[in-house]
Amino acid sequence: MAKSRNVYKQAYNRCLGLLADGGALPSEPELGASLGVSRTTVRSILSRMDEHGLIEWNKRSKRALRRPAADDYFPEEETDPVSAIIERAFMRRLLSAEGTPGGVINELELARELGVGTSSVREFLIRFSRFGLIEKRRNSSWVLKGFTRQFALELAEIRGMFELRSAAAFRSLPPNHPNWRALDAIEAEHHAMIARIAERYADFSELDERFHRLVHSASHNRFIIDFYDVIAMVFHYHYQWNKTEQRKRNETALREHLDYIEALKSGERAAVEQACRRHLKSARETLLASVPG
Amino acid sequence: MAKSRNVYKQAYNRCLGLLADGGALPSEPELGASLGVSRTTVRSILSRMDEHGLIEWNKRSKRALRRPAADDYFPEEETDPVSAIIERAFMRRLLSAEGTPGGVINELELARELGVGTSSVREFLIRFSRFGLIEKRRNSSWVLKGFTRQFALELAEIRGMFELRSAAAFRSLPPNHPNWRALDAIEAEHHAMIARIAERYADFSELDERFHRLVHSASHNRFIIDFYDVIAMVFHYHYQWNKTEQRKRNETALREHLDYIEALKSGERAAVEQACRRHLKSARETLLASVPG
DNA sequence: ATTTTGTCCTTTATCGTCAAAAAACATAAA
DNA sequence: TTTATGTTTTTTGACGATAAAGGACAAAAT
Repeated sequence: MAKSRNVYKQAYNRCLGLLADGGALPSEPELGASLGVSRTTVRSILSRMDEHGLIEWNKRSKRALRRPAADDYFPEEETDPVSAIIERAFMRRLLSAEGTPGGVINELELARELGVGTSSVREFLIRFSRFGLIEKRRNSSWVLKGFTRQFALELAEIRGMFELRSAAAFRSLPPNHPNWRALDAIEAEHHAMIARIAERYADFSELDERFHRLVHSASHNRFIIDFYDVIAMVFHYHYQWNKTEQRKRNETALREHLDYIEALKSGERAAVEQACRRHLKSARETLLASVPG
Repeated sequence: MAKSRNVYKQAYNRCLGLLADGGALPSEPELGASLGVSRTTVRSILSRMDEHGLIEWNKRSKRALRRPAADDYFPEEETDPVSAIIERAFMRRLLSAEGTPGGVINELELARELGVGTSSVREFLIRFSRFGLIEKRRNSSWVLKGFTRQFALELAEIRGMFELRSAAAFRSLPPNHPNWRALDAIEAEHHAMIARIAERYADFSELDERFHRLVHSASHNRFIIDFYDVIAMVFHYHYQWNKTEQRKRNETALREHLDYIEALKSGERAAVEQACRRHLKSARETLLASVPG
């Protein structure tokens, strides 16, 4: 079979948004740039919009005829690439009772269950293996190492090393480095979130990721930067299904971040290290508290 | 097409070796265990040996009829899995002039050139991406980041952090831990190699890898242990095509290892750190000296 | 002269297929 | 009762086919 049309569908949905604003659509290359897809895909989108009476498309003119309705949109689940579907299903398993260490993963079974091809599953597992949660035996199946306490400890150890090093590098950035401006912006977002914590605490994880990725970017080391993918994956899925004390936890983290940011700005070595260590410690404890065993 | 018969062929060749020693072969499960393959493969091997007049196979009796000749063996290139073939070819490109940063990698072209399927190439590239030398653009090709000076620096930075931490963990191992015995054995191998350095210097890299992997195993951290794969890959391929000063370089490293081992045995924190740092420094310099730019 | 569109070609994403290799099960020998 | 062999079933490794998405180039419009 051919590839899924998720790029087209997702871009189509986003294009409906653009349509709601302005009365006409820009040129094909411009549309492509703003939707992040090729012109080929743009033309497919325009074709469909024309057919469905959303626009009148004639060469350069793409006049809007009516406002997009709810059922003009493609359903959201169709806009995911196959790899994302597999990822979600796999993570659900991993973090449930089925994810017990030592268990084996059957490519064919997983593929059938999800209604996808075996190669897609294979490729996902290969990509996923760098997270250290599964391992391949030659000519045989994958073995689950499990989301265990031991995993959390190993993860936290590396995270600590990398974060301290990145923080130190950040502190020494020249004053005109763009990261300082980015840091200011993120600091402001922290204040805004704390001010309305009751309504906004659930948005924290996205801000958290941006903050730490900014810090890590100062390391200028691809291995450190890439390692944050592991952290992000763990946080993303783990906390998605474990929301105990979420508000309190996030509020604490927000305040720790602000201390951390202040320390970075002060430029004092000891202050940075102290604030960083404190945050790492509580992040580590939070993670460990929510891991079985 | 089906999978290549490399497991069978490689096991067959190894089985010919067993045949040269003893007059008869053991039971099927035993053979499978010693060759590291399943009984299904063992039976294929026995079948062929019977057909070719190497043994007389009747149920439990597998009597050797003649000594294996040179042309009983499968040619070595047929015993490699497809992934190994791709890896070699790809690394040759990467370290040659074609490996210039920013270049794109064409899956289809690479597959055609090597006479393998596209999925094999894809899977290889996904696996290889964790080394930080290539990067994927969505719905588009892979981009070469190149084996550059910058890469070497980033690699050396992480390596330094991990090695120091592992060495510290090793030093604190309880006296009855099996790693100490393994260390003694490796130390003896170092002395043996130094004693006949002129003939044996080329075998160093294999010993080097075993030594460092032993040290890293004391970290009990999968991320540290797995990271050594990156180092090993770099050393393996890079030095395979760059043998300048190889003997001198290896001799220096051997002596540094011995100091390092002695420090570990002494249990003194400062001594371990010093010896480790010295070795890291010279390894770093050697690597940098042989990188362009 | 630059940008836009129309057309065609290339490359990637996904799947189904088939043989190799492993694993499971049943029967027979020690 | 354990271990080995014979037989059948599952699962993996590798490939080619096909449609989606990207990219190139010339003709047309500003």
